Amino acid sequence: MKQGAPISCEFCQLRDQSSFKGLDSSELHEVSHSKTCVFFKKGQVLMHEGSRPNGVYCLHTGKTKIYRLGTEGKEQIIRFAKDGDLIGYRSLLSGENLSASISALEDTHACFVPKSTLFKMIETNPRFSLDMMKLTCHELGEAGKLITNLAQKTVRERLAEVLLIIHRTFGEDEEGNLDVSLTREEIANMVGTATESVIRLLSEFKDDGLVTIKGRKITRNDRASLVKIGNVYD
Amino acid sequence: MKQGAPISCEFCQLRDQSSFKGLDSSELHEVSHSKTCVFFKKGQVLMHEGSRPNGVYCLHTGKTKIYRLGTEGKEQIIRFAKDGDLIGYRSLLSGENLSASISALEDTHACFVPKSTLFKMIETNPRFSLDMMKLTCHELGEAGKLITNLAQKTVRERLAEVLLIIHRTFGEDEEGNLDVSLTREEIANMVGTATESVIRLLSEFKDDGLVTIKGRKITRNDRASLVKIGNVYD
DNA sequence: CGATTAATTGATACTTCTCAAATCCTGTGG
DNA sequence: CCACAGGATTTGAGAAGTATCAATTAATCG
Repeated sequence: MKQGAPISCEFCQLRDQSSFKGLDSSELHEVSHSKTCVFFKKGQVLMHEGSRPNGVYCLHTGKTKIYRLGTEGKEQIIRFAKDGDLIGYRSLLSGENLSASISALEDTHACFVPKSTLFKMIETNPRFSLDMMKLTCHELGEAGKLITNLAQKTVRERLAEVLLIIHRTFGEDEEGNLDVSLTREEIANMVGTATESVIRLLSEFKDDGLVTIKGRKITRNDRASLVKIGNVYD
Repeated sequence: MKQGAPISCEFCQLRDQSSFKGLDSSELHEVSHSKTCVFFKKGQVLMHEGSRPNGVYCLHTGKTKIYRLGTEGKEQIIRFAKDGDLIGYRSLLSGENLSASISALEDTHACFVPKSTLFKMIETNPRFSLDMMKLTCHELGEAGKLITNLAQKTVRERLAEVLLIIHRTFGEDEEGNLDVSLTREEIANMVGTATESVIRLLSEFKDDGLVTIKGRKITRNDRASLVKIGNVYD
C-alpha cells in the first residue's frame, strides 16, 4: 500500500453512486481533506479480519473480495465490492473487530476516510445517516438470502446463481466475458464447495452451452437457463 | 392476533435492554401512545415474507423465529427473537419488502410501533439512530459468521453450534433444559439439514453424554465438548 | 523460457439425503 | 379425564451428492 495521487471528492465521478451522495459541498470538502488516497496491488490485503480499523475505504478503481476464514483456514467469500463502494463500515459502526478480511482482486485505488469524519457526518447529516442505515439493512437482507441458499441449494444450483451474481456485480468486458478474473478456487470459495466440484460443474455448463470458457474468461451465454438451474427468483 | 392489555413503555421492565433504551421520557411517551399491543398465539405469523409492514414489533413476552422460505418451500431459520427485541426493522429501514417471515414459537405479547414514530425517533435522536445502526451492523457480522459456517462446517459441527446458540439465546428453564420448545424439524431448519439427520446426530450426542433428551426437552450437559465439536471460537 | 501455480481428470470414500415403515407424542374434543 | 387423530419422532436401507487424494496437463508471471 502506498500513497497514490490525491483525488478530490468534489470532482469524483463516482460520487453520485457512492454512499457520500447525500453530503453537501462543505461536508464533501471535509471528507476530501481528511482522507488519504492509497494504492493496493492485486492480491494485497486492505483490511484484516479481527483487526480494528480506524476508518473506512471508499474504492475508487479496482475490485475486492470480502471474506472470512473458516475452521480449516479455508476462505469463504461473503461478497464483492467495487468502485464506489464503502468497505469496513460494519465494524466501525458496530464497534466490533473486523468480521472479515478484504483483499484486492486487481490493482486498486482507494480513499481512506478516518473514523472521526465518518461519525461526524453520521451525527450531523440525517440524510447520510439514513443512507448508511439503508445500506446496512439492504446488506442484511442479502445475507439472509445467501444463508438460505447455502443451507438449501445444491452445489450446482449455487454455482449457477454465483455466476449470475458475478455478472450482476462486475458486468461484462468488451468481449462479453464476466469482467473479473477469479480463480476456480475463488469461485469455489464463493459457492461454498471444493475447487474440483466447481471445475466439473463449469465443464458441464460449458457442454450444455450455458457458458463459454477460455481459461479464466467466462461468458454467460444463457442467462435464462442459469436462472432456471439456480432457482433464482428475485 | 387480538388486542392485548396496554403496556406502558415508560414502565416496561425490558426498556433498558431494548433498542428504545436511548429514548428520553418524552420520546418514550410518544412511542407508548402511538403503539398498539397485540397478542399472538403459538404458531401464528407476526409478519409475512414479501409483505410491506407499516411498523415494527417490540416483543414483550414470548419467543419467535425469523425464517425464509427456500426453493422447495422448506423454511430456513435465520435467527430467533425474544422479549425486548425489535423485529421487522430491517425491511422498514431499507425500504424493501420483508425478506423473512416471523412466527411465534409460543404465545407472544408484542407492541406494534408505527413506522412514522420509528422514523421520527431516528431523525431526531442521534443516540437512538446510532444504536439502531449498531444493531444492524452487529447482525450483519453475525450473518457473515453463519454464512461461513453453513458453507464450511459439517452437519455435526453445525448442530453442536446451534445447540450452543439456542442455549445462549433462550437460556435454561428451572430443570436445566434449553428454555424453548423446538421440533426436530425446526432445529433442522436452523442447522440447514434434514430432520432425520438432526435426530440421528442428537441421538449420538445423547449416547456420548453431551446432552440429555426427554422429548423436546434438551439439556446441554457438556458445553466444552459441544464447543469442541462445533469448532466454536468466538 | 522456466518455475510455479492453477486447472483438470479419474478413482474412491464418505457424508448426507430420501423414502418407507413403525412407534410415539400432543393437543383436542367428547 | 380419557381416547383418538394427526403430527412428530425414530430407525433402517439405499441412493445421491460431494469431498478427497493423486496424478497430469495447462496457464501464468517474472
